[in-house]
Amino acid sequence: MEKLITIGEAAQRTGLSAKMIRHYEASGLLKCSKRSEAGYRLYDSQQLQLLGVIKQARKLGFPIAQIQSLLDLLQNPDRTSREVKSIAQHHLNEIEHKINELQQMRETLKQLSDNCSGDENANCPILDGLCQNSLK
Amino acid sequence: MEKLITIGEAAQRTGLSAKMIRHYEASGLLKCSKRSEAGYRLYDSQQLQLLGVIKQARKLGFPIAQIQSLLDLLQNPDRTSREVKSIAQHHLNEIEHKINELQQMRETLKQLSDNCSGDENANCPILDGLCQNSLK
DNA sequence: GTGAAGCTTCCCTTGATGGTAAGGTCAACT
DNA sequence: AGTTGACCTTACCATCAAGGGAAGCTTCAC
Repeated sequence: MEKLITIGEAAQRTGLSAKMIRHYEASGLLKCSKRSEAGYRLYDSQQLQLLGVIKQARKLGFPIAQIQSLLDLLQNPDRTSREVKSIAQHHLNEIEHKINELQQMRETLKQLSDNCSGDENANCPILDGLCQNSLK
Repeated sequence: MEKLITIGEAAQRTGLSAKMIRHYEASGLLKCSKRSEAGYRLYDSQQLQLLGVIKQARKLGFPIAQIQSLLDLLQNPDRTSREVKSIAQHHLNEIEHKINELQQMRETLKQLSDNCSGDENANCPILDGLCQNSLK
């Protein structure tokens, strides 16, 4: 007889919020196995495990759609690690792309900021930089 | 007599979309100076300039609220470069924070991915990593 | 048996952007 | 003069992950 827990306890154990657990369910990630007579969501230990996976995957920035795929693979004994790695690689590329964009911003912004005295003077290289119009 | 242009031309000249120019107006960033008899937005060259500033600032990732402040300072002769630099620094901190988060994700993900053979085998260190539950 | 805490669903907000729809306007070509 | 096509208007909906809050039901402890 499996011990079943409510959404609040599942939230505590996983570090997710009850709100988000419901949200993930609405997004199709993970239904609770059972409802109590009163309609309360009840989770068994395997589902708690899966909620933990969702938590970890979100921590790594995987979008919900990809977590969906990861959960499917996790529960599919016929999976190949190739499929899993492919998803991870794709996400890794996204992350690196975002890092590049942000680093680009940082460098430009840092240059402008470094040239700005930051004193009482109205003259400001940062504003000058923003005004340099690339108007067509 | 100032030459006035429509939103479509302003969009072309700035590289913004007409959609976003309207959105920025609705957000309180920049009203057009005039409307034609038919209700078309009309922009003068100074406003085109300001739209260019918005474009550049968005390119650097400034959120709308901060662009609002920057536009205010730009048009305020009593500004100090200290005020401008403060906004820029704040945004720079945000950017660096995001970069750090992403780099953290990248490293964790890369480690998992590097340990994964990516072949026909069902055994997968990436899934294992996601399953390592920090359940309380 | 009452009150507090926990659960339910439903709707709204964020932030920047895009899509689409329904309708008015303008200019150019026929 | 009329039609066509490009451009403009507003208004609503969607995205993505997360949270806020309301209104109402349930459970538990005292």
